[in-house]
Amino acid sequence: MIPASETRQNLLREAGKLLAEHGYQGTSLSMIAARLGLTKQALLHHFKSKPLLYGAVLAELSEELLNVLFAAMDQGETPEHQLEVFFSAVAALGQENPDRLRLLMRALTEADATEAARSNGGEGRSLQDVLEPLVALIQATEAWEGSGAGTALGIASQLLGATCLFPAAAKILTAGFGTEVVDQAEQERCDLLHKLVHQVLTGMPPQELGASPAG
Amino acid sequence: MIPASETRQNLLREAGKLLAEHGYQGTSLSMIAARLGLTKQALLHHFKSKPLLYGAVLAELSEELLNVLFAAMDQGETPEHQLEVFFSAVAALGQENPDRLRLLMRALTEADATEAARSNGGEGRSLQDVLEPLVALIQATEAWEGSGAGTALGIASQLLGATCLFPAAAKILTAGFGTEVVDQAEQERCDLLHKLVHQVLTGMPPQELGASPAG
DNA sequence: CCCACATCCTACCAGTCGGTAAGTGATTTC
DNA sequence: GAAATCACTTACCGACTGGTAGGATGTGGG
Repeated sequence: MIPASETRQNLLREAGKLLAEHGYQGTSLSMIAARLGLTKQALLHHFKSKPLLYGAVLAELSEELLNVLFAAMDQGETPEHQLEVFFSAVAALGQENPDRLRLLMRALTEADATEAARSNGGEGRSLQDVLEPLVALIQATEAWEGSGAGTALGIASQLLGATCLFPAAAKILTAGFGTEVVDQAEQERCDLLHKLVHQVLTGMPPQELGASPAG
Repeated sequence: MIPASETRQNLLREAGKLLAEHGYQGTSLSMIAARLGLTKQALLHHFKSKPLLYGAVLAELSEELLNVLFAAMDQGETPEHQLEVFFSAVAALGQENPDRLRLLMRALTEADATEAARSNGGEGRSLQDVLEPLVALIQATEAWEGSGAGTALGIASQLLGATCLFPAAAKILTAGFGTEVVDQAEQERCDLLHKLVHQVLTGMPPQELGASPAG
């Protein structure tokens, strides 16, 4: 008899992958269960409904991102540096596991599903628990201190979008540009993103270039 | 008797809105047709299948974006300036009509649907027709000239992500942060984005700080 | 040893999906 | 003025959806 916790974890993992790839509406319960050789009813035994399953998947993702954020806040000194570390870590996370960032994009975009997951008695973390400290961290930087939460939220959206779109769109881009071009982009992605984040947060180009255009 | 062209245009418009909001899998043919008081079979009379309808919607979107890109290329002088104008125009487009940017995000993210739309004998423009000149334009800038298409594609993805995520996520952000905060973010979005694009392309802060641009 | 429980199954449900077939009434064409 | 065409309808199809009911097969405690 396979212990419930193991099956649950396996289901969460496979559900995460499939939801990232096909979205909430495009992923059926039987599709997820079949990945582990189970029936859809076995899945419903562990997660009472589809919205609750989605809620559990999002809670796991949120927890993961929150850990990355806290780790970055421990590591960096200034808020700027902490944010740079955070976005670099998220970008790196997308390198080994692009599904997670695709899932993040889905969760931010598919309002109906995310809403249903939360309203249906969701437990555990939510994406909001990640976004709020992230916005607060942006408001703590020199460039944005004193600005409203809306401004900081706008910055957060831009940086998240810059970080997550490529992994989410990689499949389509590959179909259009070919594997070689996309692979090159993937390799340089983290580096390019770090430069972007640094520039946005500090208003000056990355250190490596000796040129100092900023006044 | 309502002329076919008019009904077709109405269907495309409503389909675009619903597809932007609920995604390909989350939007049923009857849902679209019902918006105009028609039956799903009337829709299938104008568009032979769901993938073909989606293809037509994406073709219209691609045409729209391509017009924005060409207009920007006519207006700006340097490639950097042309890109700035383009992204500002796209951001502004999202202000009056956020559905279009949500749809763009969907199209870039939902690989299955976009693929099906193209393979199913799609006519007209595709997103690839927009991305290719966009990538070429980035390769024509001083900062990225000589770099490979992959690098330019990475930059394009980042800038597009920064431009489009907020409109696509606005609904969920409103649920989490409230209308006031999101409204403020929406108002400052275009301005913030312009600064980001300028910094990424030229490596220096926006002109308003008195810094002198490239020599 | 037996009972309670957990895990997973088969069988089934109403509802919806995309799509086909055939027909109706208006408009145009020859 | 008959025929063809157009826009659109009702009626229907098989496949699949999320979800329920009840049973089979194990496992652990008293």
